[in-house]
Amino acid sequence: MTQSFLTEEPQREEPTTPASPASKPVKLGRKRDHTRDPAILEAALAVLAETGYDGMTIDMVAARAKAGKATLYRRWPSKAELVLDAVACLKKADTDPARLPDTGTLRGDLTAMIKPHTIEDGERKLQIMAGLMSMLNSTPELVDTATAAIVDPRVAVNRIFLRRAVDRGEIPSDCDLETLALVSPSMAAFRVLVLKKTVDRDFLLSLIDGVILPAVGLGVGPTRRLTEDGSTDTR
Amino acid sequence: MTQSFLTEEPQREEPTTPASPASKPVKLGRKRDHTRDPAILEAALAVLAETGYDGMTIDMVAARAKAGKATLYRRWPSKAELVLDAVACLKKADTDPARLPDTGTLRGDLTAMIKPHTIEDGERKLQIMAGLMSMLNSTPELVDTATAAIVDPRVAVNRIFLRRAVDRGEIPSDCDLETLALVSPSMAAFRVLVLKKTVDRDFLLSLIDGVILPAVGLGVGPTRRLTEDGSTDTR
DNA sequence: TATATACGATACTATTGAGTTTCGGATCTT
DNA sequence: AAGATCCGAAACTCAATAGTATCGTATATA
Repeated sequence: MTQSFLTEEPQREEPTTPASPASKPVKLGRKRDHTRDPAILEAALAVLAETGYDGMTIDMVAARAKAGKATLYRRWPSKAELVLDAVACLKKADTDPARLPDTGTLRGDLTAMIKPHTIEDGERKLQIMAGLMSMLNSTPELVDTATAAIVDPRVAVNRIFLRRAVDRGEIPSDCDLETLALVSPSMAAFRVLVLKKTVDRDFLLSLIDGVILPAVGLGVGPTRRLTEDGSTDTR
Repeated sequence: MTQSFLTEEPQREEPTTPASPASKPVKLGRKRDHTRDPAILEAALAVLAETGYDGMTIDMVAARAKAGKATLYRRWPSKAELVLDAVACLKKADTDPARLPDTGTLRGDLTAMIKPHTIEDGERKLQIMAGLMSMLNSTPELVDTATAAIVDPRVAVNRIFLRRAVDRGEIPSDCDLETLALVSPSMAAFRVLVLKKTVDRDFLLSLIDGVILPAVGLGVGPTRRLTEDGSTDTR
């Protein structure tokens, strides 16, 4: 089970034709309304982000989705599977190189990703990740699922920007691109998950100008430098 | 309540002198055996690291410490307070500059910290941190406690090494030392908490040689890019 | 229209675990 | 010695919740 819309058995090929001589278990009665799946999964993610996996109850999710508890259990066999499916169905950030910013400089590309919407989306996903933490040990496959949905896309974007910079000769080709692409996702996650601070523009700029760009040999331009002791927070 | 040994009311100043005319509540009977506190806190940390806060039960801790459940509740009012105290009493890594390696180079200092014992200790603390994750939202003060016990010492060590390198002129003084000191603690934590991978020597070296040193203008190893690149550099 | 199934709501069952109490025995003060 | 308090062990209370079952209603097939 990976995608919620595929949790049911594959559609009967011709549900309208009854003319089957042999064993053809045609479904009778009201059909399951799969148009509600996204709302339920969305509710699960919201509760997950707010209360964490252990604090989350099925009743909370059902109430938030305005659905009955039994409906949830008709579609997912357990709380764990529901959460797993919700994470798997999380819409990934766009990593299509064609739709990514391409400003001609590494710094331009990296800072172009600092947009309110992007920051909000990232924060929300990290809150979801925080809610998943207690589940990661008991559900090993969740590590891959969550990584694929939340971490990998961010890393992929950074990798693209770095590779472009190498290709255009802006930075040397012997940089450790893989490790560098992990820097900001790791440090942003750490900041949200452990430090419980927000990931704001200043923090992201301090990563770009204080770590990434210097590490590829691009000293920071005329401006920049974060005031001692980190950026604004608010926890 | 911060240190386990201080959880009890401050010692009666003269418990042996009964000659008090007014209200002097002298304690009678068997004394609480505080020599067992460390074993109990140690058991709590072990269970915490293994099962996480939600999976951890008081009975597990009592059993592991070979103590009675009631004994634990005589000393700590709740599961949460026990855990909080256990984390607060975690022995911090040594950050005394006098006992830190001082090899004369930044890379020497940083790699000198890569020792089996140091790695093991760090891994254990990160497992404890992982176990605390689900508690961080409901217990805000735990953020500071855990940060002080687990994160801050590591950051402090890196800060010392970086500052030394500045002082000896090895690296420029306008580096963002605060952000750089956070890199390896953040990325190691992320690797353990989210990726569920181990923090091994290779990973730590890739942080040092792929991120930290390049970011302060020290290409890795004896040879490195900037020299043959023509222009002096640009750092 | 008759039948089968999904729906939301709600009651129910069974388990788990935090925190309390009780007990026989040990250790302290006086 | 006597009384108070600690100890580990184990029984107990009580609230929360995952998962199931039931109900009246809505919607599908035949």
